[in-house]
Amino acid sequence: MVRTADAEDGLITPVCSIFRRFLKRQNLRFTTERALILEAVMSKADVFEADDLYAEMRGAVPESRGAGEKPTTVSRATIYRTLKHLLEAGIIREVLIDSGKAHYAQSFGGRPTGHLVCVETERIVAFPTERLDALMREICAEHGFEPVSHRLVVYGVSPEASAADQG
Amino acid sequence: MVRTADAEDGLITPVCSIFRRFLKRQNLRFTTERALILEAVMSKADVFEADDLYAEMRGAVPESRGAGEKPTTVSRATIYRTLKHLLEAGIIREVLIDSGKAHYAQSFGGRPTGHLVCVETERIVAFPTERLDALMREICAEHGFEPVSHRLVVYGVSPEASAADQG
DNA sequence: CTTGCTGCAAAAGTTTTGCACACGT
DNA sequence: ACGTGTGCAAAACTTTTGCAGCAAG
Repeated sequence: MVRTADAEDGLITPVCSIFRRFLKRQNLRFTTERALILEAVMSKADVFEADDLYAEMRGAVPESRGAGEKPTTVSRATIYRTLKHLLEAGIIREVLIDSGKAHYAQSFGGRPTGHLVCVETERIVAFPTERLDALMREICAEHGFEPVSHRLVVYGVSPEASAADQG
Repeated sequence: MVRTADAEDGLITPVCSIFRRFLKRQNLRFTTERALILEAVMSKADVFEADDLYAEMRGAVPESRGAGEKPTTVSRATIYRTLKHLLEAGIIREVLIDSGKAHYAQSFGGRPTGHLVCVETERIVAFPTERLDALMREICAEHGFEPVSHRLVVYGVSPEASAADQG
């Protein structure tokens, strides 16, 4: 949709500066590993988990690294540590798909998002949840709470799965 | 609270028969341990986790067990195994509060329920979500999904916490 | 240079599983 | 009796942490 940006990196460059600013503000450093993780995160269209990033980075040298000689192997520890920062920076958010494992997704400009999960294929589709705002406020008001945020996961059967069930 | 056995148990007895029927249907057995776990589950007003049940059953002999000589110590393994059956039987449901640990709540007659979580005190309030049904269907329709269920967690600041912040 | 960062490996926390024995039905 | 269930302890998994060396600013 949006063209321009700084270069053809599209999404990556702006988010990258956001992260850099965030890190600087906290006296943290923008390291090679953090850059790689951010890149891997931005390459994920949908929901991902820590181990997806780990797998993605094993061996595969991302093109944007130009003359990539860096080993491109980031330890799990660093991934977990960086995910925390990305959460704090508001670049990603946690999506509660199931307990036992953390799931994350890019937070598109902080727009509230829900996720539609196919119970058969496990395909996940994100959708905006602004239309729930009034209801959220209503629910909070009924209990005297002040709304902060919400997480919505809708389970259903995707069209592909329905089709497969038929044939 | 709880009186004797079959009669005035209020909540427990009906759920108990539901569970027994469920087990029988699957050729599974209604054991002392499963009865104890069900009792512990029904005693929880709100959201609980596996370890809550374990803690609750250590030593405390539930009154309803009459002449309780049974050790009333149920292993964690059995708790986890039984929770699976209770889920399948529809007696409890998983509540996605955070990843890394499973949270459960009684499912009141299968009525869809959301949870309001105070981000400061961690108090959790359940609320019915029927009023979201139309919206859920709408969202599913937009993506060609067939709705199955949903999970909603709303985060907010409880009245107590707000009050504490003031004073 | 100073301070924070990384990788490794060990630890921690939750949930699962193999096995020998015990118990509902 | 038969087939399940249970407890124990070990295993499996995800995530966290201590530490020695490394690197960003």
